[in-house]
Amino acid sequence: MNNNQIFVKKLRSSGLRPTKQRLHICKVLFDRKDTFHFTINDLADLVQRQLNKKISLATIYNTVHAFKKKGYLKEISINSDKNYFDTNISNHHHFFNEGTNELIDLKDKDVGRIKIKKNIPGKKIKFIEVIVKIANNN
Amino acid sequence: MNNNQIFVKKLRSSGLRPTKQRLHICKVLFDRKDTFHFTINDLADLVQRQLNKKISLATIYNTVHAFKKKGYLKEISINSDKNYFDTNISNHHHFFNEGTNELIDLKDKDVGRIKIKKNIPGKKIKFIEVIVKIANNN
DNA sequence: TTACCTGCAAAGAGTTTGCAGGTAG
DNA sequence: CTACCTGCAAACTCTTTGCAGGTAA
Repeated sequence: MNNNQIFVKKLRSSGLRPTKQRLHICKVLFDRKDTFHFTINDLADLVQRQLNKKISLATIYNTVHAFKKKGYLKEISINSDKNYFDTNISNHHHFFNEGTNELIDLKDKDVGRIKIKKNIPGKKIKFIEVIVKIANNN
Repeated sequence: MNNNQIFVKKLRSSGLRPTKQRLHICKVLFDRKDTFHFTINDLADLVQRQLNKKISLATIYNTVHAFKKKGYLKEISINSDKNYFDTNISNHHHFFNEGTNELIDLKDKDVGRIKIKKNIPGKKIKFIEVIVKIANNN
C-alpha cells in the first residue's frame, strides 16, 4: 500500500473525505521518519508553504480534530499558550525546553515506572502524562 | 500576624500595593484550609460574589500573575482550554478528572520517584510535572 | 503630590462557526 | 444529484493593553 492509499484510509476511517487539501495535510503529518510535534499554526504554515497556496484554517482544524478523535494524533498539554499535537501516538512522555518551546520525545523506557500510591474511589487511571521541563545548564 | 497583615506582606513582596480589591483577592485565595485550584474566571466570580461588586479583570490578572511570578501561586498545564492555578506551591502532582474538569492534589509521597533515564546535553531538568488523568470506573 | 491602581472598553491571539460556491461519490 | 468540503469572514473566548479618573504613600 503506498502512502497515498494509507492517507485515504486514515481520512476515511476518521469520517473525512479524501480531498486534495486533506491529502496534503496527511503528507505533512505522516510522510516522515521522525515524530512531529506541532501547533495548528505550524501545520498550516507548512502545508501552505508546500502547496504554495492558502488552505483554510477550518480545514486544518477539522482534519486535525478528526485525527485526534480517531487516535491518529495525540494532544500534549504543555501550557495554555500553545496547543501541541504529536504524530507519535505510542505511550511516551516529553521533555519541554522552555527556552525554545521545543518538545522532545522520551521513549517509554526512558522513564522509570511511575507508581501512583493514591486511589480515588470509583475512578480509574486513564492515562499518565509526564512533562519534564528543561533549561540551559548554566 | 493576622491574615490581613500576611496579605499585605504578600502583596508588597510581589511588588503590588495592598488595595481593597487585592486584599479581597488574597482572602479568596489564601484564607482557606485546603488547596485551591482555580481558573482566572473562577477567581473573578468568587471575588465578585463575595464583594457583591464588579472587579476589573485587569486587576485579577495582574495580581495573579504577580503572585505566580513571586511563587505564591503555581500554574498547572492540563489542557489548552483552561489555564489552572494552584495555591499549593509545594512539590506535588495532580489527578485530573476529565469528566468534571476537577483537579485533585497528589502529595509528593503519593507518587513514586520518577526516574528519567535520558539526558539532553547542556540541559538540566528544571521541574517534572505529572498529570494523572482519571475517569469513572465503569 | 506622585506613582500606581481601577474599571472600562478596545484590541489581540487562537479557535470555532456560518454561509455560498465547489467537489467527491 | 446530494452530501460533504472549502475558503472566507465573522463570531467567540480568553487574555492583554490603553486610558482617564481614583487612591495609596
